[in-house]
Amino acid sequence: MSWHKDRRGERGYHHGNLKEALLQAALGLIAEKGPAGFTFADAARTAGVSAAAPYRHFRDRDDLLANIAQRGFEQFEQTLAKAWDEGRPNTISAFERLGKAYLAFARNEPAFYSAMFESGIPADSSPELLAAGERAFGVIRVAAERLTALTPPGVPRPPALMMALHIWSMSHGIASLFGRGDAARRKLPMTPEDLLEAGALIYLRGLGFPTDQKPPENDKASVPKSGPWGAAPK
Amino acid sequence: MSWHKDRRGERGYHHGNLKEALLQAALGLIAEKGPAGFTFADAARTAGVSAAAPYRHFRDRDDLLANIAQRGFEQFEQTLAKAWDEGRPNTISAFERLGKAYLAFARNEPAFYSAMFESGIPADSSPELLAAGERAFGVIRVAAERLTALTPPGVPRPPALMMALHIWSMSHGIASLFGRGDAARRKLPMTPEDLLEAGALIYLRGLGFPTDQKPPENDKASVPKSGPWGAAPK
DNA sequence: CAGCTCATGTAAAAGCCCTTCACATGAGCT
DNA sequence: AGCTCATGTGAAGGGCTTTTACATGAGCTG
Repeated sequence: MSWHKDRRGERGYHHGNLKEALLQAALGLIAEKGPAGFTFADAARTAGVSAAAPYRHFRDRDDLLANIAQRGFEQFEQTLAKAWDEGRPNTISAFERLGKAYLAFARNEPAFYSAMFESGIPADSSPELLAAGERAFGVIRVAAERLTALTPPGVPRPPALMMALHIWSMSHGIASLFGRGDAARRKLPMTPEDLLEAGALIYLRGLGFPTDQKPPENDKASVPKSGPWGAAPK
Repeated sequence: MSWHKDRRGERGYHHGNLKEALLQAALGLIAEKGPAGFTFADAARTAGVSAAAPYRHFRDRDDLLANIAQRGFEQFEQTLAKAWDEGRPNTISAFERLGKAYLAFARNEPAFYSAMFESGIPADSSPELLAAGERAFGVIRVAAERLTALTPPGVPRPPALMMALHIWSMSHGIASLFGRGDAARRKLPMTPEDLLEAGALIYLRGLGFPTDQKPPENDKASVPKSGPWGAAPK
């Protein structure tokens, strides 16, 4: 499309930045045809090198995929951390931003998201990948800990880790079942965001949070507003 | 001309039941190597026919996969319906059985589950597939409707459809993130069942269900008193 | 600048898979 | 017995993956 990285004009025998070019090419191809449809050879072709060249930078096709997944988790962590913003201005509203950011990432970066969760590569494929994934989850976990600290007394409350897992599971479930309109995802009579928000509200109420009257429609009670970057288009 | 096949003794030029044999072979291969790792040629080999033979029964590889997914949904529906058992002996306990059955299916039938949700085939790939998927979801939906009818007044309650989607999403999220130990799923300091049960409990409480002590109970499953998260992790 | 070295890229080849096509077989029906 | 058509076969075209031997030239050394 618009990104050509050959700042040096022509490319001779050596590419100069092939590893990066391959990652970008693969990202584009995955977005286009899914993580299963993408081929190593196609990435090489897109980058303008022979089919054997990628092997100088990646052990094999899965290694490339794992690299993309890792980068995805790193970007995911940043996105989530930015949305959480250390719980400002208050825990609840930051929490809802977090949820929206989760879905927004799945929608806006389908290539990363599918490489991360649907490519079939083991989560512990590499120590770096595993660590990146755990750092991303860490953001959710921190949010859960803040929520735990706020849960009213008198209601049995689960460990923060468990809450974090609940949040992750529901977000991931919604994202993977209904999140991406791109492929052939299931139709929904509501937006994924509304679905998640309603679910989160009920869950929080179950933890004893006074969520006031908040039907599944639309919420404005303690939610200031969605942040700058994150107002999902469409 | 002298190949060992089923009980009917020899298998001549014609297999006799190739379509079924291919489905079974594919199921085994998917369980073994994932939906991405399975190959059409391998299924043919396993069934003892040439690589071209499967094309007499399936348009292509994806068609076979879609057939398996469809059967998976049919079996899934039966499993869920059996667990739900029309809400006997009471809605809450039947509901928890439903959740456990969901996870059990994902664990016991990883080949079906991955064909259904992770094979990359569009949900509306065929009308039959779509219908089968919706019938399976229908079981969850019916359960949600029963729950809706029981929700105490005074608490805003979402439409049954939305509740059903919440339940499905969380179950699916847990199943796909942590559900199968077979491949390289993420480790969890608790069982997926406990995780789901705890999440469901909190969700139900958020809907106004009294989940602590309940006077009339015949089955302990209906209302866990100590709470599933009381049990030690690890 | 000459020369050396090694990372990086290439062509070719082996092996496997998908899919199609012309042809073979034989089960079921007349 | 004869016919017919669904079902299976072998071969072939086109891709993809990965390895191997070889080519190139960027960067260091002196």
